[in-house]
Amino acid sequence: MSAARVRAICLTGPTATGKTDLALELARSIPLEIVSVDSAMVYRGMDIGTAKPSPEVRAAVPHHLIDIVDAADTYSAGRFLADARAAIDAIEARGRLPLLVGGTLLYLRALRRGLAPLPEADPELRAEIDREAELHGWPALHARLAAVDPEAAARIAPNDRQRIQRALEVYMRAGKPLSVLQREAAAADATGSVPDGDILMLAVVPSDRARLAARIERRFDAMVEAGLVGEVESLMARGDLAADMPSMRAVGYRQIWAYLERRYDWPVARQKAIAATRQLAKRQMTWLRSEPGVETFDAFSPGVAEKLLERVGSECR
RNA sequence: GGCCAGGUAGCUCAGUUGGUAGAGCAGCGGACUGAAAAUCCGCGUGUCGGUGGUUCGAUUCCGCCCCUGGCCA
Repeated sequence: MSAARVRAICLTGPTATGKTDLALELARSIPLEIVSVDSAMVYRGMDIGTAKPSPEVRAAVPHHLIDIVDAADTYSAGRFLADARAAIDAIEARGRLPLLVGGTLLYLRALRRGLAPLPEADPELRAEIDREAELHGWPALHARLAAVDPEAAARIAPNDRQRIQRALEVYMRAGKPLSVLQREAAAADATGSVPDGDILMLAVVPSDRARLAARIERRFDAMVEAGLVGEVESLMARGDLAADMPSMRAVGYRQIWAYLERRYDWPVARQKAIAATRQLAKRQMTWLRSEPGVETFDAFSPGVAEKLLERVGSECR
């Protein structure tokens, strides 16, 4: 095998479409290492609910960016960009092909388009902004943002707390509006993006939504069967985790946490967890439709693995 | 069998002093720059249980029937 025409392959798609298994199929015939693109698998102790590959699988095929942070910590798109670039470089240095696998589309976009150099999250500042919002409401903070960064405010909805908070945070920490910093970085080509064409973008998307829904339901029940409630229970028992942390907001974990706090009874928690997973898949599909340069394959057609292998193989000789 | 309460969107319900109806959830579409499995924006999808009557007009009022739950037999 001579040099690949691309530096890396990416296999993405909505949750519960079999990305992990397909990646392992590819690994059987191509010397590759997997780079997870998943904002939940980064957390240690969250195994069942994130459908993390087993230790056996990970022993057979090297996986990166899984179990790299504590559940009390906060990972981010910025850290992903740096970590993924480092992982790709390291895998290349070993003479193997990096295979990016996962459905966190923001992370993929960060990798493909880069991120402006911006201040990192500041928990204290965020707490302060939260207190202000408690007092005056998010639309008031949105108005405050409009005064210092009209451009950002124009594209952020008055109730979008997460983005209003981030934009205010950036302004206060950097002393410059978010929109200005982003424009400057793009103009200076200082975003750390991986050049177009370096990554072959492949996606598995279900042609039949009902079938995906059925798989999601079955998978949730299987996770519960495998001990998901106990997993959440022991995370809760640590005592230093809270329902509003990024890790515990993950689909499944959030609803089971509420169940353990007796805010939902079991049938409700189960239904809500399954619905939240469907909604996640839907948002991933929406994102995928607008992501340029992605070749899609029908997730549930019998020959997907072969088709993907053929497509990847054509880039590797 | 009698009495009572119900039967309205996929689900839970609101409502119409008679002019064919609206919330939440689910669903569908969209946005997305260090929390993204997050956060947010938009969209109502309906024999108003059936049937007959009164009426210009009935989901609404009346009769009968069917179904569900409760109480009494």
